Order: sequence, then structure tokens, then C-alpha cells
Amino acid sequence: MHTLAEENYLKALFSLENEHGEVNVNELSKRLGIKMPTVTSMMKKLAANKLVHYESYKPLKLSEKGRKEAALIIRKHRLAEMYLVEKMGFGWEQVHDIAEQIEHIQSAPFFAKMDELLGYPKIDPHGSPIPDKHGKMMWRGYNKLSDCKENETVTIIAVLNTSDDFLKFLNSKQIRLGLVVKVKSAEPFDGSMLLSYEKHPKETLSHLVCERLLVEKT
Amino acid sequence: MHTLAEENYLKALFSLENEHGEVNVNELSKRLGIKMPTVTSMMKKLAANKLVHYESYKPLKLSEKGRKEAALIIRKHRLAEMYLVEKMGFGWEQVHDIAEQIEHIQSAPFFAKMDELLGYPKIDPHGSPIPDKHGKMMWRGYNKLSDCKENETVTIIAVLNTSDDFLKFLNSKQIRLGLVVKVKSAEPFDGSMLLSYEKHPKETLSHLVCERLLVEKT
DNA sequence: GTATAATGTTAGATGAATCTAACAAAAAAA
DNA sequence: TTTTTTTGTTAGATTCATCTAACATTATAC
Repeated sequence: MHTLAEENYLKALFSLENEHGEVNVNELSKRLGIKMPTVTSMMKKLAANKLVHYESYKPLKLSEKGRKEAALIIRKHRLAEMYLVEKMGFGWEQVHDIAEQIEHIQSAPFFAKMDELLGYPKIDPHGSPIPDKHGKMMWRGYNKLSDCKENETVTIIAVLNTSDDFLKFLNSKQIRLGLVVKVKSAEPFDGSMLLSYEKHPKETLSHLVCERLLVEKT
Repeated sequence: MHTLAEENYLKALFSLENEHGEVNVNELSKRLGIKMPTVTSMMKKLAANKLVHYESYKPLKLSEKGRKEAALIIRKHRLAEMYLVEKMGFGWEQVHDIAEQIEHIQSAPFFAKMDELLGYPKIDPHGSPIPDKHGKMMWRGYNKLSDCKENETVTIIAVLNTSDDFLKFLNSKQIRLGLVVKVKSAEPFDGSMLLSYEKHPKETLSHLVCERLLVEKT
């Protein structure tokens, strides 16, 4: 169907659009680690296949078709991550790179079976929603921990970075999905927060970390 | 490490060498569905990487290094097939194409985990041996059913073709690994055989089929 | 509102894996 | 042993995804 390269561009475009609406060539180039001229020519190719709307010097935009294709690849990625964690016993910090490869497998029965064995999960091990078979994806109402006020008590429902380093750091602090934390104070100067949870009555997390933790009011 | 294309050449060379010793460019070309000139140039590339011994107009031969690499890819393929059948509930006729894709995944932990969850299997769902981590592969002492004599009773221990069509045909005759069959007669003219097993007192199989069933004396 | 910086495009090259057409060698047949 | 067939190689083209260098446009800063 699509080449590996095309799939990677679609996925990156989808993520960037979700993160901050408009996407430009430079951003996409940086995200993929591919030089801008290469990105431009791939955009023309994807536009010829009606997967993106492309006009010179204008922001990039996935077409409906492109968005659906992208969501279906992300569906495969997230199902794979969930399978690796739930059925094979991997930690949430180990699964990204493996899923990155599994997501390109072309076999509807393979992913249908994974979905079935997992009991049709709605979220992956990092709390991100798994798009459905039609490419529809729903985010829960969420906030960043960094936007919470003092004395709020919230539940961590997702993490916005699936890199091995970040997740290992969370592991070392016993931070996981479902954890209930109380904001004891938020430092206006550097955005760091003092939190209290379980056996950690006084744990300070940097702004960079708090920004990547999505929470729900408890 | 290696490209997808290189891996496919190595695997095909390995299989052809196991099937009938010497391999030539024409055979490899047909096996892969790739034209001869392309095969020649890839042989030069693999030779430059010390994976095959190549000399113009001479038979092709894997080097020790090449044979090991190939065996490790086949190991991944067969572990994947076993996993798909044993842990995911696929039929033996459904797994070839999926495993063909999984075998190219680069992740030692992924295959180590599969191996562990399967209890370190020695054969795949079609009875073929799974090479060990060092690329060593052992075939059991076997014979083709087509070489058996009248009145012999044998156990089917492997099938030499993993195509969906062939395996569906075997399913329709209730033929599977471990089945004990008695040769009632062998037709010298066309090599077909009359067999008796379980609820099939008189089942005739063509030479083409009998040749692809490996058996062990019971 | 011009100068500078950032972003984006065009043109042309490269390497991988493929092809076809033409030629060469080896094997088989006559 | 000469001819024919099969097999293998060389040369050169094509497509894909990438690059660098040069140029163009848009946005930012002074």
C-alpha cells in the first residue's frame, strides 16, 4: 500500500497536528530528522496521492484520507505497545522501539487478533487513546499537571513522551498511570512543583516533567 | 544491520542450499521473483560483505558468516510462527505471511521474550527446526512419505511447504503433525499412495503431496 | 520600511534495488 | 564437434528516498 517512508511522514504529520495545529516543513523536517528539501518533495508526492493538502510556502495539512491512514498506523503502534506490555510482560519504557517496527506490518488479522486478545483496549500503556478501526480517536478531558494549582489532587492518566529515558525516570520516582498526587506547591520562578503521593510526601518535579504528565481532577 | 533485500537473499540462499546443495543464479532468481542481473549484482554486494563466496559462472555459496546470519533470520521467522500459533491462536496455514514480516524486526529482547514465553521450542508449527541463538540448526532423521514402502506405519513430523493452499488442503484431509498413517499401497505409475489413518481408512494422496510430508518410522 | 534571519523551494547528485537489452559462457543436443 | 539452449554477466535506464548547494520567499528586528 504505502511505503515505509510515506507511513512515517503521515504519522509525524498527525502527531504534530495534534500537538499544535499548524505544521510547517521545518518542524516536520526536525521531527523526522530529514532535511527540508526531502520533506518538500515527499509532501508533493503525498499531495499527488491526496494524503496531504500542499501549497508552496503554506502550512502543511493532512487530508481526511491522510488523517485516517495516519490514525490507522498509530492504532497499530498503540495496539502493539499494549500487547507487548499486557501479554508479553515488557515495561512501558521498553516498548516504543519495538512497536515502531510492528506498526508497519500489513496484516489485518494480526492486529484484529491482538485487539481481541487485549479485550478491545481504548488506551495504550502510556495513556494515549488507541484510534478505532475507522481511524477515530478520542482524547479524554485532560490537563497538564503543570497547569494545576496548589492543593489540587489529581490522577495521572497519560504521559506525553514515550522515550525510554523519561519513562525510566518516572519509574525511579514510582510514578505511573492511575497514581493520585496532591500539588503541595508550584514554584512560579521555574515552574517546578512540590508533590505528595504514596510513600513520597515531598517530591519535587521540574516543569519539563510536569508538562508531560496529563492528569484528571480526582 | 542488513537491508530488507539483503536479508531476503540470505534466507533464500540458505533454504535453497538446504534443499539441494548447490545453488545457481537462475534458481535464486526464480525463488525470489527477481531478475537474474539483479541477483548477480546483489551477489557481488553480499560477497563484498563476506556473506557469500561469489565467482562468475560458479555456483553460489554462503560463507560461514552468511549462513549464520541467514539461520538467525530463519530463527526469528520460526519463533514468530510458533508464537502466532501457540499464543495468538492462528492456524498453521495463516502464519507464514505474518512471520515473513515479523522476521525483519530488529530487537533481541522481543525474540528472546517470545522464545521464553514459548518455553524454548525446538520446532515450528510446520515441524521445521528452529535454529538456536548461535544459528545452529538440527534436522531430525526424517524420510519423505513418498519414499515409504507398502505396509509401513509412520508418523508425520513435518511439512515441506508452508503455503496457505497446501496447508488448507491438509486441513481438509485432517492431516496434521503427529498423525500416524499406514501406507496401504503405493502406485508405481504416478507415485500416488493409498493411506489409512484415523477416520480415513482409504485416502489417496498424490505424489506431489506425499513428497512434501516428512515422516519418522513409528 | 529596509535589512537580516528564518523558512521553503529548485536543481542536481547519490546510493539502493530494481529493470531491459545485448552480449558471453557453459551445458545440452544434434 | 558444431549448433542450440540455458544460464550468467555487463551496460545502462528507472524509481525511491535521501542529500548539498544555491536561490526564493516570508517573517522578524531594528
